[in-house]
Amino acid sequence: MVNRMEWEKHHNHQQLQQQELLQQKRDGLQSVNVNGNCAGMMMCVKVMTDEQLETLRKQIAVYAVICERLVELHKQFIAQQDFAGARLGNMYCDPLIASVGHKITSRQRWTPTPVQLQILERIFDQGIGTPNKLKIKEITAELSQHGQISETNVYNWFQNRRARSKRKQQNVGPSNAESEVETEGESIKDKKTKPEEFQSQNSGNSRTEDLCLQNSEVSSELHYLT
Amino acid sequence: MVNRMEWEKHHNHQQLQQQELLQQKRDGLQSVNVNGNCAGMMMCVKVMTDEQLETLRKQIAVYAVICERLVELHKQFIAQQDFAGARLGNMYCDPLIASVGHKITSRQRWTPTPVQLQILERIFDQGIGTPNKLKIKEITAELSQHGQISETNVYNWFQNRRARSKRKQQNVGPSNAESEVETEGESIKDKKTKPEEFQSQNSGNSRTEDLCLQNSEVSSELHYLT
DNA sequence: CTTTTATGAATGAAGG
DNA sequence: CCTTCATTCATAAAAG
Repeated sequence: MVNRMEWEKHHNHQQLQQQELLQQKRDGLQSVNVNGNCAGMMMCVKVMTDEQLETLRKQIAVYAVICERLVELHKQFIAQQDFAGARLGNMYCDPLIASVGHKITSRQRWTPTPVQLQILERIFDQGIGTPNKLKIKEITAELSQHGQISETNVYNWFQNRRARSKRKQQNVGPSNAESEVETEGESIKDKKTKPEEFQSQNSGNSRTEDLCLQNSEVSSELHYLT
Repeated sequence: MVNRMEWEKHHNHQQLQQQELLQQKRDGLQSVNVNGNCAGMMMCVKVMTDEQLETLRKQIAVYAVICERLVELHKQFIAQQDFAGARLGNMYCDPLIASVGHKITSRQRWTPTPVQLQILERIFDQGIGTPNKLKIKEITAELSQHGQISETNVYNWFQNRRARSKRKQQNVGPSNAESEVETEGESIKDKKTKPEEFQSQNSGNSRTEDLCLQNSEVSSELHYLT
């Protein structure tokens, strides 16, 4: 388990890295024209010195490292959430925590913790849209391990989830077919800020996983570049 | 236009983006020896085509984006973890809603045109505070002649309009000049919500800021490289 | 450019 | 199940 202090430390580390990174921005690669008029032929290519090349590699590598670190941290954090989850429930506040967050904050409205939400979403995607009494009880029992929750909450959640899911579908088909004509040039920054599908079909998808890049992926990038 | 705000989830964006990122071809730069034996001299430099150069830049930019996303994620989770920032922690774990790139493709929220607003206002004043499905459709149809709009937009607009109108009314009595962001009163609006209601909210978040890596840092990198 | 405000949207809950 | 409401989040627009 990672406590808050450790987090701060990690963060500082990263801050440092970021700075380093910023300092590198100066001498990226530059285009140079080379006239190699040999045999009457003229070459015009981008040339980069070993130094520049190295700089570039460093730059990329730094990003790779940062990404790895962030992913790592995030994982730790996720793990910690299971412990912390209970604190997000309504009207419950661990006295231990109270010392940190002096405000005994409680809500009048239940808010699922990430973990709970993840589980709920998974169950929902599993298809069985029929949460009968028994099922509700089961789910509630499971979720209560990750935070304050009641059967009513679960019931409501499924009701709302279904209703809204349905409405979504409905709204997609008809009316505006104006689907995104933006067609950005850069595929990188092309972030399609608008959603386009109603609900994720992926059943195995969990918040923690879809959360993004896996370490391995980032690593591979790194390896390739270095 | 990127308007298309039905009841869709945001989490899916992220997933999509990640895939895109992962698809980035990785034919980074390669070292090529060029023998420009002109005047008896031998050159041995690294050469890269425009394409390769572009690829490299993209690669770096991709990392920048990834970092930004991760940073955003961390903010979310930090907020959730910290009780002082519980207000932010209320977030349902839907990170990176519109995180990066405010430049292009930024429109993620419908904004009524003056004409539309005027019409909406007029309808609202007409008294019929009951925008049923059919009504919504009609209105939407009419408004769509004056700009991009969806039924959801109309629906939301009326919802919000009514709610805020009501709040305003009841806010006349007390000397509270706060427009709507207060919520910390003791028992001002005890309608019938629940007997167990007691809310305390900390308006000062700002906890998120001291977090660490600033987006701006990463962003600057991105801009430089692209 | 940063802070504040106005408001579109998301969502838990209640009513029918 | 569906509709409606209340509350809160996030962001476009406005203010500083």
